[in-house]
Formats: sequence, C-alpha cells, structure tokens
Amino acid sequence: MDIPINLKRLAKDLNLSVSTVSKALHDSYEISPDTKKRVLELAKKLNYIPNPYASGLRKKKSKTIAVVIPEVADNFFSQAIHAIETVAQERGYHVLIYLSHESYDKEKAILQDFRNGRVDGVLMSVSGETTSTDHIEDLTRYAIPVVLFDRVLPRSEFAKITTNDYESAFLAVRHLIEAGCRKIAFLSISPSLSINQDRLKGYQAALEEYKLEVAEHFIVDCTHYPNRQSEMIKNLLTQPLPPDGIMASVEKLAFLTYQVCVETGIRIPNDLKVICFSNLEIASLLNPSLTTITQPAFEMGNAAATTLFRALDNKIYQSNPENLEIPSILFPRGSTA
Amino acid sequence: MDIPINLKRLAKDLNLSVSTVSKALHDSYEISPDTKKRVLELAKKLNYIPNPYASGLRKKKSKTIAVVIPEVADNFFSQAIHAIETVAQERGYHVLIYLSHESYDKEKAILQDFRNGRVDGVLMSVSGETTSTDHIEDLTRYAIPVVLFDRVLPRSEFAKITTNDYESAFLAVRHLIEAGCRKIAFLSISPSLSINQDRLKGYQAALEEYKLEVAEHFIVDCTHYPNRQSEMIKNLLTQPLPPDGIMASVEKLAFLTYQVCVETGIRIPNDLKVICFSNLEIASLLNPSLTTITQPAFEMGNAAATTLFRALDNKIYQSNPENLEIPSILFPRGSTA
DNA sequence: TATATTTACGAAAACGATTTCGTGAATGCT
DNA sequence: AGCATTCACGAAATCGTTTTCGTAAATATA
Repeated sequence: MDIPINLKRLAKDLNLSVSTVSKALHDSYEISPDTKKRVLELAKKLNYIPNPYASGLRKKKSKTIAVVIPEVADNFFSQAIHAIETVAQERGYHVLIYLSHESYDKEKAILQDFRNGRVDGVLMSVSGETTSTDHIEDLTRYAIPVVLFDRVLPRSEFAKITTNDYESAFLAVRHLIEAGCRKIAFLSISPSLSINQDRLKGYQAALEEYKLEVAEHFIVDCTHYPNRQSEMIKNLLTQPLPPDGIMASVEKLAFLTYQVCVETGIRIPNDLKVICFSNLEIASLLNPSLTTITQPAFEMGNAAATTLFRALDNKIYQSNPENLEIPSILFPRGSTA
Repeated sequence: MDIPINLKRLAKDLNLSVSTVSKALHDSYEISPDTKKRVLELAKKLNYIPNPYASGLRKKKSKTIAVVIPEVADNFFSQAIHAIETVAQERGYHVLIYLSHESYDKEKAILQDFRNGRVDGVLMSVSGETTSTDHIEDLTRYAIPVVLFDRVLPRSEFAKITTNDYESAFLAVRHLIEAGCRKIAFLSISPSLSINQDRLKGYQAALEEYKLEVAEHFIVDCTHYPNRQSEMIKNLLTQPLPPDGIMASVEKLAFLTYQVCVETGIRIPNDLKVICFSNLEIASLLNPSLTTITQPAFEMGNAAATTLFRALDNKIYQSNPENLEIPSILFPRGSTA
C-alpha cells in the first residue's frame, strides 16, 4: 500500500524546506530557476498531487461548485449538467451534484451544508416546493455566489439564466390555434414555480388574443400523486366536452397524454393536437412526431456556469446580477399537423 | 457579510475550550450531559456547520465519492446517477461527477487527481478508449476502492456491476430470427469495450446456433466520425443485399437507423426489424414502437453505490471483490413485429 | 571599503477540526 | 483519613498547504 506524496516528503528528498518546495511549485520569484527545476522534476517523477483538503483549508477556496437540481431523470438536466461539467473541467473546477427530489426541505438542507467552505459557488434550479428565497440568501451572506437557471425565483437578487417561457408558451398556443384548436388545455406540475406561471400566462394571453375562453377546468395541475397523473389526463380527455389541444409544460405529461390516447383511441393529431416543452432529441421519431418547444438546455447550462465563474473571478459578487434569457425554439411536427 | 461559525467561536461564547466543544458535538463520554446540552444548543442556534476541509484533512476522510462516466447525455447514465446520488445522500456522502468524454487520457487525468484524498471511493464506467487498468490500479494502491459499472474491464480485480450482455444479445438476436430475420447486422461503438465484445459474441453465438452466416460487413463499428454514423448506416441498408434485421448496441444507433429508414423509405418492421439496448422509457411511443433490451440502469447504479459503501465500511478493501450481474429485460414491440 | 539592496531560502504561524495526553477536582474504597 | 479511580475538561500536537516574516550570503551602490 503506497502512502501519498506530500510536500514534506519532497522537501526531505531534495534537502529543502517545505516552504521552498511549495513556492517552487507555485513558480514564486523567490526561488532560483535551478531549484525550481529540481523541485518540478521530482514532483513529476513521484507524481505529486497536492492534498486538496489542506490547500482548501488554508486558501479558503475549494475549487468546487455545486449543482442543485430537482431531478436528473429529465433530459433537460442531463444536457445542462453536460455543459456545466465541461465548463468546470476547462477551468479546473470540480462539480458536486445534489438532487432536491422536488423537496424544499431537502433543498434547504443541501444549501445549509455549503456555508462552511465546501463549495465556492452554486448553480441551482429550484424545487417545485420552493417559494422562499431565505435559504439562498443565507448563502450569499457568506459570499457564496449563486446562479439560478431554468427554474428561478423571480424578483430575487440572484443571477438568473432562463428561457423565454412566456413568449414560447404564447407562440405554442398560437400554433395550436392556427392548427385549428379551439379548446386548449394546459397541463403542468409545480404550479408555484415562476417558470410555470410564465407559461400559464403565455397560454392565457394567447387565448385572450384570439378571443377564446380560458376555462378553469382546462388548466390541470398534475403535481401531486404522480401515479394519478395518467388518470387525471384521462379524465380531462374523456369528459363530455374534451379539449382539442394540449399544451404540456413538461415532457412527461405529453408522453402520458400519448399513452392515454393509445388507450382511449383518441387520435393525434386528428382528435387532439399536442405540443410541449421538451428536450427530447428524438421527438421526431414518436408516433406521431411530437411538436416541441425545445429549450436550449446545453446553452443554459453553459451560460449558468460561465456566469458563475465570472462571479468567482471578480471577487465582487453580484454588484449587478446578470439575468440572461436564451430563447426556446418551436419545432412544428406531426402532433399539431 | 457574515463570517462562518467555527469551533473557536463556539468555544469562546461558551467559555469552553475548542477541544471540549468538539468532543461535545461528537457526543464523547468525556463530556458531561450539561455541557453537551449547552454546546448543542448554541451550535444549533448559530447554525454551526463543521468546515469539511478541516475535518477532511484531519480525519483523512472526505465523505465524498466520485462518479466517472463517459457521457451524461445517455439515458442510462442519467438513471444511474439518480440512483447513486440517492444512496449517497442517505449515507451523508457527497457526489462529484466527472465526464471522460470517451477519452482515456482525460479519464486517467481525472483519476490521478483522486490520489490525494479528494474522494474516498470511485464509481466508474470506462471510456471507449480504455483498455489498460493501470490508472485504476494506481488508485487502489492508495487504498481507494473502485467499483466499475456497466462498462467494466474484464479479468480485472475490481468490483464490477454489469448486466448480462452476452445472454441479452443472444436472446435479442434469437428474437429477430424468430421474427423472420435471416440477415442480421450488428451496430456498435467502442468495439474494444468488453461490454460490446460480449454483445457481439452473443450475436455471433445466436447466428451460429441457427446456422446463419456471420458476415463481416454486417458488423458495423460506428465509433469514429460521429457525424458519419448516419452515412454508414445508410450504406449498410442500401447495399444490394441489405440486412433484414438490426441489432443496435446503443440507443443512438437505433434512432439513427429509424431516421435513415424515414429518408430511404425502408419500412420498419416490414423491410427491416430493429432491436436495441436502451433505457428509453418512451420506446413504446416511437413510430413504430421500439423493441428494446432494457438495462436495469437504476438498479445497477444502486448496486454500484451500495457495493462501494460496503467497501468503505469494511476498511478491508476487496479481499474478495464482488461481481454482480443484473439481468436486462427484453420488451418485444412494434419494430420486430 | 562601507553600506544598501537583492537573492534565495528557512522558520513558523496560520487555516479549523480532531485526538492524544495531562491534570485538578470529585468520588469511591478500605 | 488515605489512597485509587473516575469525571470533566484544557493544552497542545496534528493533518498538509500556504504565506508572512526573518535572515544569511551575494551583489550592487556610493
């Protein structure tokens, strides 16, 4: 069993002091070129890796960021993580990942743990239960920058990376209307999230613009009892006056809609047209191909990470928090033909 | 700007020594119940969080594991991460995530960095370029347990969590044969991976069992030039004597096959039947619904994490490394009807 | 030549928590 | 009462790096 190489070991082998070795490795002007060379050579030969806990303790920097998200099962977050990890790796940072499982309490506990130096910064998409910003402000009071992405808290003082949820929803509903829909339902989860409220407002605005009625029972919140979602959609679609268009706020509800339609014999797009926010690359391979509002997941992850690192570079945090909106793109496909 | 609470601060407020406070927080028998209560109350009130870098340095434990995977864009790894994070969270561990981007050099560099205490253990699925085990053995020489999952290195001494790739591939090809296929092609990436070799062997064995010819030009490796994969599949399918069945080793190649078929007018399943290893929940919604060999991604992630924690609990690492095989399940659907 | 400055390094003090060891006071025992 | 334990705590070393400060020797300056 090998024991790790540390500065003391290098110093002893080279007949130097620990401080000299440390300075040499940091290319300090205090150290002669000769000594630097000797040190670097031995360090390389013995494969010296600095102990991150020791230097983290001393420098009060962890070179680590945290990514806190509700779930990873979603395609959006997979792509976002991909982008984030790539940016972090380029900058020599490490990435801790945490799932809040849509629970505010868990999210809060996770953030709590960051207050004593575990991470230098945080990227977060809030849980469906999160409405308060207290737990996040707690962090920023310890000078830990936080960048929210996708699911953000509006009117908060944190940097935010979002997509144009309102406009996208508006355009999506207009797309349904132009395809002939007159009774359009809105499916969502986590109604308290601003992202969902924005989409709902876009939905409502489009209906009003076209003088269509906004019917309360066509706005379906599928948050609770995840195993009853299918049933709720079925009830919606099999009522006496069913909708002829579905706008789903999340991928999963569109898939459930597809399944319910298979079960009940409702034909897409003939009887019902479907559009949803999604990041599925193979939406075009579905039966029928699914019209999506595709969020720029990779770009948003990339922007979030870049913004965070900018905050970490300027020691001054968020004198002027940056809010960035990256537009989604509507891809018309078979489900709204 | 608040400054973090540390033991010194607690000690001062309580008129105690730092060591007494530390012991009280660890419920040491040396400390009186009264003092413990005082300490715990103040710690709670001031929201004391121990500095992980200080205690990590002292205890030589990071309470952190690393997950090293080739890509996260795949559904398999999303689900595996989900399981891993959940297990880790239960046990109070933190999860660092790293992408090797299918590069051996990157994978090696990532593992290098773990040699000085950054993590207590590693979960890994190797890159497509990885054939040597040296960089992993390096880690175990520093008493850092490694559990490989899904893409493992055969005949290595590390704990391994796999699925039954050989049998699954065999059954998949038999399924194609029973559905009427006689000219079955095998699509893969990363041919050097044992996981792919096992699948290939299963494919070959099934063909031999049914006295079908194993044609070299029906074994297509799409590893290089990712943007030529589509072209390679097209060439395969439009040759004079094209295959009537496709067995794809990874999800993505099946999707590309679908797209090529749309372009070329080849009908699935009439002209061509398709089966693939996949973790897509909505395979049944594709056009046509896709027959899959579904890998137990969540279970494998769960098993890998559990195995790693078992190794971390017994200080004795891998006196007898555990190999676990969790079977995949074949779901017959429209693409092989 | 005498003084000032630069060069190149080492000693030691941090960082915050843990742990070993030591010790005065309280308690037990005979 | 006299001795041995136990109790409850504090001092100090330790983990490995970084960084401040101090200082001999070498060089530059007047």
